[in-house]
Formats: sequence, structure tokens, C-alpha cells
Amino acid sequence: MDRLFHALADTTRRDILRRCVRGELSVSRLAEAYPMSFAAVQKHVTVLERAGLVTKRRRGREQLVRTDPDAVDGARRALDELETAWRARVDRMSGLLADDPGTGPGTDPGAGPGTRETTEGQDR
Amino acid sequence: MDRLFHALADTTRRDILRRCVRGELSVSRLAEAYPMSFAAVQKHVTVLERAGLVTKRRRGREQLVRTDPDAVDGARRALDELETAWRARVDRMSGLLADDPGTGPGTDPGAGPGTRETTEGQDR
DNA sequence: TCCATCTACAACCATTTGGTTGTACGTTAA
DNA sequence: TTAACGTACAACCAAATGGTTGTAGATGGA
Repeated sequence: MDRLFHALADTTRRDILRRCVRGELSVSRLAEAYPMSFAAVQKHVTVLERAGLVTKRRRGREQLVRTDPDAVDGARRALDELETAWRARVDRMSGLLADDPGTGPGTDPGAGPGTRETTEGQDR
Repeated sequence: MDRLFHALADTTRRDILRRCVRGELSVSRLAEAYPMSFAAVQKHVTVLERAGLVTKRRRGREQLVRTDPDAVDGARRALDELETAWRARVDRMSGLLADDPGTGPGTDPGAGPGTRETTEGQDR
């Protein structure tokens, strides 16, 4: 996960992903598109590869780069979880406001720092 | 975007996001949950804040942290675009496979988007 | 063969990152 | 007021990042 998001946290690398989604490209062809050395682009591709975001395939002396949609989907899925959790929280909150005056739900967020009345929504 | 994905590229920060999705937490309470100093957690929160992933709200001497679902959605949406582009490519490719008997590998990696014979051997 | 191309990798450098400690300041409670 | 709590911020440090150049190994074509 760390490697995945780290790989996405760079404009050049995201651009490489976009280019290699449209079709395989050799590292040299990719390097021509950026104002940096071949070695730098090579490193970016390595970062993407170690994150599982792209795969490489040999063709003669070239190395063709292609982005792996499954890995992209993995990142998307992780963010979906966050959103879902947030929505569940809002739903629970709405339910409480509409129905229950003060019963705390079983959901205990942390172990130690209890204080289960974590000031939900109460703007002050 | 760089800041957004960079903020997500750390286990501690993603955990902070998950905790603060379930309800607001002060920085001190957050810090209790991790084996690092208060200042370190404070820095993580700052990174999340500058990426727009969380917002802070004062309550007396505390600073309550809460994750902003809109920003999370922004990241998810960006990844969706990548996936969509990939799917469009596959559709185009499938169409060609169904239609074209077996064109010789002209293999002109020119400027990409115009060339319709992208990546002759996709799965080999 | 010889040469150009494509790739891999090491060494190096400046900057950033993730962590620490220490200090200072505002707020709450005794 | 004084003490404890929560926060902010600076200074510092080791390690990782993003970039460079240089060298060397394969591969393809004349």
C-alpha cells in the first residue's frame, strides 16, 4: 500500500501511467516525452513496477511498459473503503439524531482513550 | 494531486484517516495510539491537512481532527479516470480482434493515440 | 564485423521526509 | 495564581527521493 500510493504521488509517474494505459511504450519512447534523463525515467518506471502498477515485457532490445489495471483498481478500492466508512458513520449519526436520545452504539473506535461521546457533529 | 497521494502513502497517515472518519479526535488522543512522539503525529496531521484530507476544528485547548470525504473522493475519482481509459483501450482492442483476421505486425509506435494497432500481443 | 540503440546499474549530489528533543504559548482546572 | 494539559514550532539528524553522469552489457542492422 505504501509503495502503491507513493508511486502515485508524482506527476511524472502518473503521466507515465496514463501513457501506458493507451498502449505499451518502450522506456526510451517514454523518456523522450520528459525533460529529464533516460536514467531518471527508468527509475520512475522501476518505482511503478515495484508498486505493481506497471509490468514490463521484452521485445528484442526494448522493454515495453504497460500499466496494470488491477493495481489501479486496488488503490481505488482502498479509497472506497474510507468513503464507505464515512458514509456509515453519517448514517449512524442520522439515525441517532432521529431516533435515539443517548445510547452509544457498540462501535468503540479506540482502545484506551475511550470517551465514547466523541462530539459527533456537535458544532460549538 | 502530488500532495494528496503523498499524504496517502504512509501507513500512520492512512490509519489517522480511518480513525478520524469514525469521529473527531484531538491530536493528543491520536498521538496516544502510535509509538511515536506527539510532534511526529502532529506533523502527520499537518501533511494530511495540507493535502486537504482532514480539517481541524478548535474546541478549547484541543484541536479536533476530522477527515474530509470530498478529498478522499477526489483521489478515488482520479484513479477511476485511469481505469476508464484502460477499459476504453480494451474495448477498442476487442473490436479489432473480432473484426481483423490477423494483420501483420506493422508495429509503428509512432504517436500512439492515432495508431489503432496498439500492442499486437497483449497477453503473451 | 562494426556501430548504433536500448537497457541496466553504480556513484554521486541536493532536497525532502519522518523522526527526535526542547521550548514557548494559550487554555482549563485546583 | 499555579499547575497540568494541549498545541505550535524550531532545530537537529538519519534515511530516502529525485535527479545527474558515467560505464557496461545485449540486441539489431549496415
